[in-house]
Amino acid sequence: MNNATELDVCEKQCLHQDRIERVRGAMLDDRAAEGLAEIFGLLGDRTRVLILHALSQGELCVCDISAVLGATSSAVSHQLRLLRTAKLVKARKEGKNVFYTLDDEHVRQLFAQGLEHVLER
Amino acid sequence: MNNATELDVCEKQCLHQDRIERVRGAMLDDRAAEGLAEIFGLLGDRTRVLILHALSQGELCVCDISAVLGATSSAVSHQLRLLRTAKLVKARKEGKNVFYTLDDEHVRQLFAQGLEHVLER
DNA sequence: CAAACAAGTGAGCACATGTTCATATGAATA
DNA sequence: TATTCATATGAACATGTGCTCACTTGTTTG
Repeated sequence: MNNATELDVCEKQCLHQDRIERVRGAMLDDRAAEGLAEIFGLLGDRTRVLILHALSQGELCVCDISAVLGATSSAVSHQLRLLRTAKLVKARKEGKNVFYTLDDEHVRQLFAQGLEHVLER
Repeated sequence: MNNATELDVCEKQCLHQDRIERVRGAMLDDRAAEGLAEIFGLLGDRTRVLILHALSQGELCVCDISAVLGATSSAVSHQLRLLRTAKLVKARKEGKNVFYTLDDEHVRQLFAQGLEHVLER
């Protein structure tokens, strides 16, 4: 009766009870799973990919980004809010402009690794 | 008239023309952007995160996975199809069972790196 | 101060996505 | 062969998501 091993252990006789127990014990806790899904989900959109890639080359303001992508600044702003909230980018205000940069080296690395994966097939 | 630098270069006088040109030149091509978004999007779902993490600990059949997650095997099967199509997992048939494993070391690395990112805040 | 402008935001809409349910397929077994 | 079971799949439905449009905010500049 230790580790939630008998709650909904399905009625099916699908074998591998040992594996199930083992994997269950090492299962990702829900916070981590949600967190991972959130980060990856944020990276999982064409527009945001392009924004992040653009920012990986240096600081840009909203207007620049929308010009580069050929998107409306409203759309870009909406996306930037998501990225900002998730701390993937950070903002610096200067007069009328707000300049964005990648928030953290992790993002850059994740991005680079994903790119490597994509290019390799 | 080289690199799509004057098509829709917005009428706004938002400055930074130099940066825009530079970033545009180095912009991710559409295939890469789509590919990246697809991979990351696939990782961007709680259920699939849990599936992949379970598989990172070894081979499991659909039934095992659904037992571990507490999800229906139908739901799991649907997700596995997506992961299989994107070559993130691969399947091995043995009798009535189909055993799944991570397809490639990249996935494991991406996953690990994402996890690191999440745990570090 | 008023006009111009960059950026942010809420509502609404079209479309994507994850789940369930019913059913199909295909292999093992009685 | 008929049944049982693991897996797969299509349709339907509910929810999530990204965009546009209209508008607001806040800053610069005429």
